[in-house]
Amino acid sequence: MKASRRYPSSTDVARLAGVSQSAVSRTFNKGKSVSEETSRKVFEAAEQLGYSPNFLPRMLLKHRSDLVAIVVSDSSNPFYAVAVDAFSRALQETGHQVLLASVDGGNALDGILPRLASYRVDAIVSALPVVTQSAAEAFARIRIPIVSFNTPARNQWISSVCSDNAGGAALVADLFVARGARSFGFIGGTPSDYASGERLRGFRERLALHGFDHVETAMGDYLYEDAFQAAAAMAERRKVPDALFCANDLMAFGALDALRRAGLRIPEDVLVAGYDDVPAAAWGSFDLTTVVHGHQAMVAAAIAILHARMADPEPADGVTTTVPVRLAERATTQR
Amino acid sequence: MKASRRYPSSTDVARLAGVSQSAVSRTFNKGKSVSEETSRKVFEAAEQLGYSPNFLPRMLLKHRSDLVAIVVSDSSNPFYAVAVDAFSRALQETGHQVLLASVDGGNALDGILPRLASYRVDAIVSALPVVTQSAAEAFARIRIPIVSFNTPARNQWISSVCSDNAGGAALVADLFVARGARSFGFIGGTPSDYASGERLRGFRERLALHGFDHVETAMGDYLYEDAFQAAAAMAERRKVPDALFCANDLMAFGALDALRRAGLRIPEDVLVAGYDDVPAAAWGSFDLTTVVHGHQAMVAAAIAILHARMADPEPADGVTTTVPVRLAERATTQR
DNA sequence: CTGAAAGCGCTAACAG
DNA sequence: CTGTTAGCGCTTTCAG
Repeated sequence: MKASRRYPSSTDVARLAGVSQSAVSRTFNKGKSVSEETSRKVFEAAEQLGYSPNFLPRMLLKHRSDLVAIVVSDSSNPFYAVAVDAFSRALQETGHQVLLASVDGGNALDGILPRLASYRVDAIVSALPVVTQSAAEAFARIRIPIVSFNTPARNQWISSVCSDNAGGAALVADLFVARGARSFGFIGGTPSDYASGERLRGFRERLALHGFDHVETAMGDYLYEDAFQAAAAMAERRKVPDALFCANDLMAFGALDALRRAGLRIPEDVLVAGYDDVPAAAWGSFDLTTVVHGHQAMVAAAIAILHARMADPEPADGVTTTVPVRLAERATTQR
Repeated sequence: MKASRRYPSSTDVARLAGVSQSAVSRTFNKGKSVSEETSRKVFEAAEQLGYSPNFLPRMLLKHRSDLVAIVVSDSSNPFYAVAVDAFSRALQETGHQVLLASVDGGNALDGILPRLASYRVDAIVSALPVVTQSAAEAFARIRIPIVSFNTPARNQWISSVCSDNAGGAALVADLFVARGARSFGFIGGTPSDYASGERLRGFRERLALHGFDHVETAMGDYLYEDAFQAAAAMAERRKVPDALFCANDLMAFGALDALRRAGLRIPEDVLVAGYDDVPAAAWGSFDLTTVVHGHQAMVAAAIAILHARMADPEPADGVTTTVPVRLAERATTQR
């Protein structure tokens, strides 16, 4: 592959404008003393050449790239698509730029880490459901601040922003009980997944407080299809509970469709709730009661941490911020 | 904001390993002659310092960053989320990395362009519905190769990959006629949008061939809500056609929900089809007949163009590649 | 206000 | 095989 065409440099502009290269640099960096006359000549020459300053040498000099990596594994969940977009916008406002990294499994972070380090990213945002011990150690060695979504902090270099998973699940439990349910089911993400575990724990504990000890559980992988299967199996075995809580909206949609196909009416026969409040939850076909994940609040919290961390070369222990949630009650729980 | 901690440099590694800096460089670039002994010492020192080579100087020297920018405006359409992900993966495989840029309006490309140029990206992928004339001129001036999705090529520097919009729409027209429809409706994206225009054109022209001259049209903005309103208005005014084609799946979902709420049965009273084949189209609630956009084929075509363009500093005129589509017939058109 | 010069961390010639 | 050297394009002293 041939080298691509050389971009014009500040030296090219300087030559054309008949000034020194440093004059060009100063013209493009506000707050520097440049005469009206010089400035005009420089901009004219720059315009003519299609010049825009090169950030790369600046990064070299300043030891900061203003690049933030976002690591994602799976874009099938609309929640992450929205979050990535919100992140990208928020970071752009503060002069940062997002380097996107897609990994295959949920735990393939270690593999991409050296690459991101080589781009000298200032920080990493992980939207991965897990941060393995080995990845955590790798971070500690490379010493790049990282903010992880819905995964607890593991060491000094890892901070995390979590939705109030257990709290949200408890709200669902309260609602189910208030609506008269007496038996309960839960369809979760992967068993190893922190967020899913917390949602189950919060659901269970609150139900126990109401005097209900059993929760029929099944596992999906946060996918529509898995939950469809799981709910269909429940219907098949006539083990459908009065109320079913799914660890995310995508799975709730799958469960809804499966239950309806099995001839059950929602909410008359079964109450259903999800988690995330993705756009589709408000659509007429689903009208799903769900826990509002509040991606804006999560992104804002993450951005705050990121900025604090990027400003401090030797940060204290990683913090875990919990973002409050609320319930959006819709048709699937309204008898 | 303080500078972030300095990453270790090859000089640091060289000092610790007791070799020259260039020896370190050679060790990390395969195909260079380094003795077993030196290599071992270097890797050891690198490991100890947590060193990974800095790509930035390399970019400076080689005049290529291996960075490709992806510009997106709206992540609410799941089609783009999936496409961005596929892109990112494909580019990573060839040693490139994605710089994500989010813009607000569909035509705010001009604004972000200088920024991307400053990062010295090798190419730009635009997932924006429009490429304005001013943006096209800006590209020509900055001379970065760009591949645009579903927007026709405008000049030497702009290539594009388009779904066979008109062809797909014609398939829908044929299907509707075969299923017995006699009156037809279309809900489009923005009027100025190329893809939407092509889909309407293909739909109209094929219907004319079948002897049907009128198409009841309404405009949404590729959004669920807009199509919901539009379809509800049709129902209100008793102007619901036998068959309704929506310019994307999201709008088809909105139309379906509105028509059902108005008491119409799908497909008995109205046939409905969409465009994209997003994952939700296959879900039980919708089971939507749709044109398979084939994002893999589009991404593959775009990647091929990208690589060709990046290899050629003075490319010929921009090419427009049309990716074939097929129909996925589901319940919404099966009487 | 302006230009000359040093240097960020690396790669690529070049001698040895 | 190895070290020395120049230089990518910029920012930043430092003299003038």
